Amino acid sequence: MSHVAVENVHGLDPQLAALDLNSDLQGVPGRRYIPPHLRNKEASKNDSPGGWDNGRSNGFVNGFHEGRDNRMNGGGSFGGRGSMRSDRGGRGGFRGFGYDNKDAGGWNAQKDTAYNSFSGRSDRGKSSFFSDRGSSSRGRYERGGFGGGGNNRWTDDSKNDEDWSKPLPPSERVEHELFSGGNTGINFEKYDDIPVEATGQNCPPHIESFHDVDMGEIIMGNITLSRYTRPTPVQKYAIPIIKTKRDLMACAQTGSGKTAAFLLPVLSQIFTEGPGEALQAMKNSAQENGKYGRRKQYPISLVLAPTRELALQIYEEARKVAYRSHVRPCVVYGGADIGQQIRDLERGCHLLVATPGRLVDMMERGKIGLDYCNYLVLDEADRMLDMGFEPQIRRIVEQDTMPPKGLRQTMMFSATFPKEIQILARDFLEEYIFLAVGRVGSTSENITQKVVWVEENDKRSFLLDLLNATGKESLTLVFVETKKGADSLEDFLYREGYSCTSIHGDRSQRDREEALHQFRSGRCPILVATAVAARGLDISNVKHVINFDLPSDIEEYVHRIGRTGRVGNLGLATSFFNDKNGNITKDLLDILVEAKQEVPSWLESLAYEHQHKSSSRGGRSKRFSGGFGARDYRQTSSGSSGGGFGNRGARNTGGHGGNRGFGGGGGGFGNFYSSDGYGGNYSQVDWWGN
DNA sequence: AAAAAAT
Repeated sequence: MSHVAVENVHGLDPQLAALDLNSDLQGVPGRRYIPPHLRNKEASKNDSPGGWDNGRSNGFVNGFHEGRDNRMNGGGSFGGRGSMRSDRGGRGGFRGFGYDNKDAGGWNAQKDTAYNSFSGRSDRGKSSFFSDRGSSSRGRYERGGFGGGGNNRWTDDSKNDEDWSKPLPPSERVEHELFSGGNTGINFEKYDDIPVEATGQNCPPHIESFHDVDMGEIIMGNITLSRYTRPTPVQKYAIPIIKTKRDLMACAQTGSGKTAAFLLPVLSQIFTEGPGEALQAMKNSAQENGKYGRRKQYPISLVLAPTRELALQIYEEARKVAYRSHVRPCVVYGGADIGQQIRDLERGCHLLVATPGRLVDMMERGKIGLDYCNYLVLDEADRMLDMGFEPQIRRIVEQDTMPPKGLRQTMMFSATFPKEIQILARDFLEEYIFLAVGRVGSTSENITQKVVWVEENDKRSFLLDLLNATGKESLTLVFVETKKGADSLEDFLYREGYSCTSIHGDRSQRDREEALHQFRSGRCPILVATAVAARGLDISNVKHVINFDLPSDIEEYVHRIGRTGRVGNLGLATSFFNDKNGNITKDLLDILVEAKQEVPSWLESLAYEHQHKSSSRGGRSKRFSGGFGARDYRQTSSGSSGGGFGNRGARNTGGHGGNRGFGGGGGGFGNFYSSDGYGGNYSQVDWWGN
């Protein structure tokens, strides 16, 4: 299967029309509070008709937030969005690599000079296509009237600041610290089989090489140091999309090279554009405090992640990409000393990686201001909702000082695309491009999935058999359902003489990081884990994932087995199944069939029984009664009707001709919607009815 | 019947 880009002329409009949200937020502009730093934009925004969040009528009592919303509300008709796009130069023009530089801003000339320094050393002579790329900018930077309103970014002061596009001197020590970790063996051939589909208006063409897009000297240097040779499929698509300042909704997992897919282009943009307003804000903040660099930090880019480990992992990656640049990455997450994190922030923070809870804390302590956060990334968005972070996320994105969508650039990543995520995408993204990256794991044949019937009492001895059959040095990840279960199983294995460790939410942050390190390094090749390790963690070389306890949720299953068979390598996943796992039977069967795996006959008949027994499964009606009901928010792909990705979500909802296949290939997209066809597991009540 | 995440 090759990569397929679908130019979707009709784009999202059918989807938007279906939202039917033209309700009650029209008008009453006078009553909305507009924060000072956004007031200037008001005028230049007036020619922008229609947002698509017109009718967000619920729960946002914060006038701050509503004020912003209202600005997006001008005309209210979706049809007008075209002009909104066109006043934002650079969005439509990528296709031919021909940017019309309509910007008249004085800073462009200066920036162009800096930018051209790349072209001398740029490969393939492509740089001439891109030499003015850096001058096309997003949002606030190019709205004509904005700079004149006394809110001038490029004051004389900042003009004289160092050029952020130029690399700082190298440091052998730092270089060694950052890049000495070995590159994990990636099977690039398998990699290229991962299908990718892009939908959305004016989607830029994907790249085949890192040199196909000019990301600047610093980035290219760090790509080399990181030993990235070719972009992964997600990167091929996401990098040009992000470089053209488009919002992005990408369905992809961490193992697909997702982190670099957003870090490279985002940092490239920051290097090109410089600190902008954030620098001045920082200085003002510092003046208030009498000391430069102290007090509140105004990161230019924010990355939100669901777990501490993932946040840390992204941060480590960011340090590599930011090496020799002016950008200082920071990370904040719970469970660690906040004082230390604050001191680290105060040394400067341009890119912040955070878990939502700790970030809210930092914001409330006045340590972080998001006023100039031009790049927002939500990583593992489905996971964050799953963990109940939605209020914090909305608090951060919508109810504070972050620039509204359209002015900032927003990128969302999610392994699945249930309706809760679609709603979040609708609220946070503007004119986004939807990227569907085939699962490296479950639905491709990279992972051999075995399901074996094991009674509860036999699990331990069965596990020992499996471990003995596995090579001593290959990494095995054993999932259990409870923290207590993790402790006792680790204890058991330890007593049986295995080098193992465990990770779960009750262990201290230190222990968790230590355990992960021991596992990664191979010192403890067996890791017993709860759900904390299921998603996002990029542990390469895991040969075998064992579901000692199956999860009750198929998405969780998919994430777990996705820890093996990473980026093209072969992997094995073994799941212990017994009569306690009835609830996952049908979904598991679907997954196995989809991934062309062997299906035990007992599983098939069980699924059949279960379906009959539970045709009106208790929770079902309750789970899906509220909200948007069964309405289908799928990303319609009118250009590829029939076998297209777009019809995915519709299957089983009746009448839409839902088609499971993605061009008949093996590495399908089926799991972006839950396999029950109802659009996801992010329901109003969970399995336990909480 | 659970795990995770701010303190």
